[in-house]
Amino acid sequence: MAKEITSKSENYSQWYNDIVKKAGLAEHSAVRGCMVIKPYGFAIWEKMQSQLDSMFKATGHVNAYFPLFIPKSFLSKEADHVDGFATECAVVTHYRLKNGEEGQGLIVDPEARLEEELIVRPTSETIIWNTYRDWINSYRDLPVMINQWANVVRWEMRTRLFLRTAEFLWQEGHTAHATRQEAIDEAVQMQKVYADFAEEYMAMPVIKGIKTANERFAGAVDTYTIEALMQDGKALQAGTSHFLGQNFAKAFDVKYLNENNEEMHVWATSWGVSTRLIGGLIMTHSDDEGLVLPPKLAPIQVVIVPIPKPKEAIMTVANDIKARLESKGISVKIDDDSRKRPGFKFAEYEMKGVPVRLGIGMRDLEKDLVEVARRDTKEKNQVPLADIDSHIPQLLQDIQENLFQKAIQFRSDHSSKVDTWEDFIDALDNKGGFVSAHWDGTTETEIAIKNQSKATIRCIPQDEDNEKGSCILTGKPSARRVLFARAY
RNA sequence: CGGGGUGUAGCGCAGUCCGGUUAGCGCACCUGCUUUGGGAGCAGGGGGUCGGGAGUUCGAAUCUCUCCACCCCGACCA
Repeated sequence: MAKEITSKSENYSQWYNDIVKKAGLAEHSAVRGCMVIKPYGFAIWEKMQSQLDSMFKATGHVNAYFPLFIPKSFLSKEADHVDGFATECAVVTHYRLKNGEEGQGLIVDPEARLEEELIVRPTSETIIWNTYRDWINSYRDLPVMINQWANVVRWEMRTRLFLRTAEFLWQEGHTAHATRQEAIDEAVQMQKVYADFAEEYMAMPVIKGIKTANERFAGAVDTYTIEALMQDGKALQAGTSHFLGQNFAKAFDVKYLNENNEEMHVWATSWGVSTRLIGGLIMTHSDDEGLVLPPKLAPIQVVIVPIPKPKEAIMTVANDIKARLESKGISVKIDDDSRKRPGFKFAEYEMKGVPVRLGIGMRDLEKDLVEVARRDTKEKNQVPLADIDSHIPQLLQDIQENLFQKAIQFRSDHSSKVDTWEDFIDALDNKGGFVSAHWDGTTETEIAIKNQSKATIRCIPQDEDNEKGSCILTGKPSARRVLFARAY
């Protein structure tokens, strides 16, 4: 009725937008390309943040904060880096407004022009490495293992809620190391942290791989990625971890003295995930009834709906269940709004993706039963009141696992291995998903394939064998298969 | 930046082609009564610079010009 959403099959991107809006996650703001993240959407982000943050700390990182603004000259110090970001930067040129002539209203005061323009950070490598120069003198100062939670701005031509917004929230880790190997190990470690988070918490299976030269981060030597598959068959880059070599150390002159009193450039990494993960979460699990959330990231894990409406006998039981579940670390909401009818609430919490719903009515209570409904499969069961304590934690685990298994199944149903151009196009058009194929290793061929198929090389998988073959486009020798997909 | 579309109440829309009373409908909101195990019913009520500006006209949501914003599809990107 009031909250129907477009079906996935009818119009996938409309379905996606409907979910974001109707589940109360976010909405477009008055500013082009920028969104308002609403409380329920932000609650999901907070759960992601707190989990990731503890994983970062467990791997030896600490948090800090660097400025929003970057002097223009900083950005241009690393050549590849400028090329990558120059075309999408917001630039601050003035620091004051004033009242204009009659009828003009507020205008930018032309006398308040900045000596040097400031860039609103699209990423913070430059300002951070400029700072690290002063922090690092000796091998004893290394490694530096810092993360920051921040907002960044990239002036994208076309934006989509969570997936690509002009301003977005993320974390960016920036580490400095004495040796090349230590930095590589760090980059790989953080890629693993991201993969573990995606799979264990988001229930979103990912493939770990390395980006081709063409797809790698501007300024990186190697970009390690995790790639996920969405329900429309398109791939989503869910997180990246970069081995930066000595590029930024050289650009910003960051050197240390080693044990032998020799001056060396520092080795670097950077790594980040963003609010885009929320978009990935939505597109991995949700259905035509609305959002589906994995229990580990659901702001509300269990909702209790008194049926048909709150009354003392029901509320006593509901409060008791709530207290018992909360003591096990489960978040519970009792919807005691007596103005809304149960059917309305059922639909509402399905839209919001609450994993488990408990319905308690007098009819059930007479038999000491509670109705337990799970969001992922829509199953409903009568469970004895006395068993709730043990049943719910197990059920939440089952849901978490079921979502992950379903996503894995979907990915394997939508993955292909092909050896000819015809099969390649056929797989992309009819099956979507990841297509494993041979490629001759050149950027020219990669771009040609992209132009002809709209598919990009998502990654060179790290955990696959080195089967030799010939390129699907050029027929030239190929050292190994790579993973193609159409992507977000 | 190219193509398509939309701007009318908090939200979703009709009305615009072919100008004409007081601009309408659904949801939401307020009041009351009846309801209440899958999105309640009835009655009453409040809420509008019709995206902005200029023009044509006795008269403009409607026609003309112009500007703006947003959405969708592409190219670019996390």
